[in-house]
Amino acid sequence: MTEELAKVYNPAEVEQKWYKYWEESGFFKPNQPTNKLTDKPTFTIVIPPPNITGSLHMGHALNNSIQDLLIRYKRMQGFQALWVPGTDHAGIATQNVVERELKKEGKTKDDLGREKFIERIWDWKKEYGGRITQQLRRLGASCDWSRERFTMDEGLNRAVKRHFVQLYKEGLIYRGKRIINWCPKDRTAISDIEVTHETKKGSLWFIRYPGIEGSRDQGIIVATTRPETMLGDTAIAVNPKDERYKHMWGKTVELPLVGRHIPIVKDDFVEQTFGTGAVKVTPAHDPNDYEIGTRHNLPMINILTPDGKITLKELTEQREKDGVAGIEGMDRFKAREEIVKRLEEQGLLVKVEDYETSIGHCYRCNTVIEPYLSDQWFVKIKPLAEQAIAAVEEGKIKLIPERWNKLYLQWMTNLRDWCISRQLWWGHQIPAWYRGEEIFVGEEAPKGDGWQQDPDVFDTWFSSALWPFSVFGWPEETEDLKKFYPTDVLVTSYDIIFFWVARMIMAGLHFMKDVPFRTVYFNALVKDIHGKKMSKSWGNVIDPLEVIDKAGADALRFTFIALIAGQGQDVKLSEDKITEARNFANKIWNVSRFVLMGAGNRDVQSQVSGELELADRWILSRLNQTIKKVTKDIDSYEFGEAAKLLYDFIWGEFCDWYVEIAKIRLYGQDEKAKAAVQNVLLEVLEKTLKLLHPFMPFITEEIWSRVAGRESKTIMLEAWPEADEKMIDPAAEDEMEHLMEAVRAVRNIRAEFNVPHGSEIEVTVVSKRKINDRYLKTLTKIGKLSFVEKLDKKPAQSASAVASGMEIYVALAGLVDPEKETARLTKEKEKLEGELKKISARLADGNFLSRAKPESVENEKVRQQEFSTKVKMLEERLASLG
RNA sequence: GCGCGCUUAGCUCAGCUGGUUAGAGUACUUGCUUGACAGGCAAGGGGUCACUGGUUCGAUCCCAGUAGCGCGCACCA
Repeated sequence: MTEELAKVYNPAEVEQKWYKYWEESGFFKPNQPTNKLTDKPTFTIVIPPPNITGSLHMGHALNNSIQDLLIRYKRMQGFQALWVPGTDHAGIATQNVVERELKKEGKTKDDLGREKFIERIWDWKKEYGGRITQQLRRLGASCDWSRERFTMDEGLNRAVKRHFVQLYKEGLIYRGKRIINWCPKDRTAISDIEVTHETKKGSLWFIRYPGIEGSRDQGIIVATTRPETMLGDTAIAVNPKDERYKHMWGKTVELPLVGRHIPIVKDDFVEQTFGTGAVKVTPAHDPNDYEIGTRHNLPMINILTPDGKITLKELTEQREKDGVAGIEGMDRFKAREEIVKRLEEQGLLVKVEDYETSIGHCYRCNTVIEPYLSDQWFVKIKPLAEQAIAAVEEGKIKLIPERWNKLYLQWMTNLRDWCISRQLWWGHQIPAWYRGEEIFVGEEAPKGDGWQQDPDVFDTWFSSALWPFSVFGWPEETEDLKKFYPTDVLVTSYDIIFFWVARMIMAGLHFMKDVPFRTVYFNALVKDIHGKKMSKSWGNVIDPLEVIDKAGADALRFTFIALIAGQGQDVKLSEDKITEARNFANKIWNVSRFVLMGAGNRDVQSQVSGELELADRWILSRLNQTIKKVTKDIDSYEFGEAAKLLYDFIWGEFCDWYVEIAKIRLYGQDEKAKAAVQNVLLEVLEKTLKLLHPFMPFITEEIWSRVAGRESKTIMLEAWPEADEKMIDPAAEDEMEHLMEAVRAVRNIRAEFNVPHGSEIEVTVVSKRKINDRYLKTLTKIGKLSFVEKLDKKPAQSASAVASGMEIYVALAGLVDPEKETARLTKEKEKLEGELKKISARLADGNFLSRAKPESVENEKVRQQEFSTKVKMLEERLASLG
């Protein structure tokens, strides 16, 4: 170390340099440091693949900070640590992005045709798809990029085909005409969980369906939230127990406007108490009505086009079409208004009530979804779910925090079949072919002429479900697959527990006969400081890359990890928090600067040797306690706690106390003592840097490169520190506590009486216990310090304080106002007396004495002793003041 | 409707098997050009731990209920 460190740490100068060095040196590969395969245990994480369309947001930053923390930690512990990176092809999202691009050129995807359009997307992917992986590098993510995968890679395509074909052969996949959720904007089916429900204010329209059996009877009144679907009504349903409608059972009424005659059927589904107890039945546009329709063999009339406009194509009679002339081609919401208007004109709208109803929206584009009848592929989920439930119940997979178990199990037991076909072009095309009535399902196209492949593609999650093994080459039995499956931990945010986690578990158990990961750590969601979701339209987004530019990746990472301590559902991020972490980085930088300036010429592999004095024994004890606790906390996924511990140790103990005490010897004349303290400084710094490395990889590497010897290529492959029990020294810790108390007391007096910092004071300590006078003198700038065991006469013109087992007098000629001093000490005394009263009451309570743990009782007695001594000292002092 | 989470200093949060004078950062007040650091140092003020019961010798902590906030799930038109 020759070059002097700058006063302020500048992350921008060093971060990218180190990342490049690490990556080019191959340090991210699992077979470090020898580059040979070993028998050391593996530790594997597969990344939740970000969408290729995405750019790094705070959610990614948090999620990947945690993964990197774990991977770096395990790597240092000697595991063959592998973190597999990759990206997801994100069907709808990607297709939308490229479609938007085309739109700017005045074209649509249909102008290009399927093949050209897909080519266009691949071009786009080549250009922009790598953006997010570059951004992950900025964060410091130590992924093995040589194993990077994309969910549309050839290999992964093979895996998806195998997935589908095998499940089909096992009878777990079927095709059928069902009511699915249709997004009229994206014009594709989506699965149940891709629908988000929002409660919205709407209306409940009461409509009269007149003319029983063609008569002029007043008929029946139904209540509906969706009058426009009446064009597709094929029945009215009433509850079989509902006597009110008994006379109408089996008869027909006339569908208003349309003029079709539809039957009144009996069905248990209908609640007598809701509305009028009569329901219009539109089997093609409502899941319940579909069920009713199936039970009663009703016709199913589709009245909507794929983009949500009214079509009359399926109305059979011309007069029906005439009845609703002008509505064809109208948007569904416009049509609703129009139909209500017409009903009103004909006097068939009985009343309108305000009504709150929950409406499904596309989770991606927020369009109101339509229940829609169409041919789709489904996965029969029950048999797969059973094993997946068992795996979590039996603890083969541990969810952290544990509370997610309940949600997972609840959801898994209520699963409905999964619609996996999407009417998109971008994705894995379904390997099914049709020829007339024939269907062929296979990994390769069938032989023979006239076969047409299904134009649909799979739900993106159908391929990401395979991620933990498809990345290793499945269905090939590769070396990697054998070595790294099952993976160890999955780190993901809880909002995709169903989309992804559950499905990986099902797929892993089914195809690999083993869990895909042993632990799932759910990280929180990142919100703004008010707890609001970050979104561009709110304008409350903090861009992680800007933060990295300004404050450094380490600061961002540390912010997250320190913030997640409580494992709540959200973390609230703010610029202030980031500044705090940046300041911490700067503190680390500066204490390192101090150590290097004062001890940088010492031998590289520092050995703690020579005379260890109190502060040395204390800081080494604290260091080893910290090693122990930090290790334990990371092992139990208490990352926030571990971060806090390091923060407190470095700032609150090493910097605030040890460094100050170290200066005595460092700047002194005794060369032997100087060498001793230099060794301790280096020892603490080195171990601390190692502990800190998984949290803050860049700054620790930068400093390490200036501390460590030539034989150490990188801190990231150094061994994780192990606590040395021998160094844990309760006596030293106790003695230091004692000293600190005295120091604080003197400093307090200095501040209270405005004694200028430059002026040396005269202090008398009354104590039976030894205290390190050198430390006390230096830390409080005492000119003359005397110790006495007992004081006969209290010094006049002094301010005083009590600490455990001691009285402290600071001579302040002319500065002490007896009245003020009396007030100050009285306040202190009252505080202590209050506490003493509580303790005494406890000790006077027979129940406490007999039932509390003996050590609690003992503890209270000690405290009582301490407090009463202090109070007594204060009383004496107050008396002497008059 | 069912389920989950949260409620501790002005603000953001710790407090992980019940017992120290309930902590940190920030903000605030005061004093410091202290030979690592003003992105810093020192000192200080600030909390009936949401509310009500219960369990216990003892509750911020465990249990029940209430309220407020947030989030999931749910086919009742």
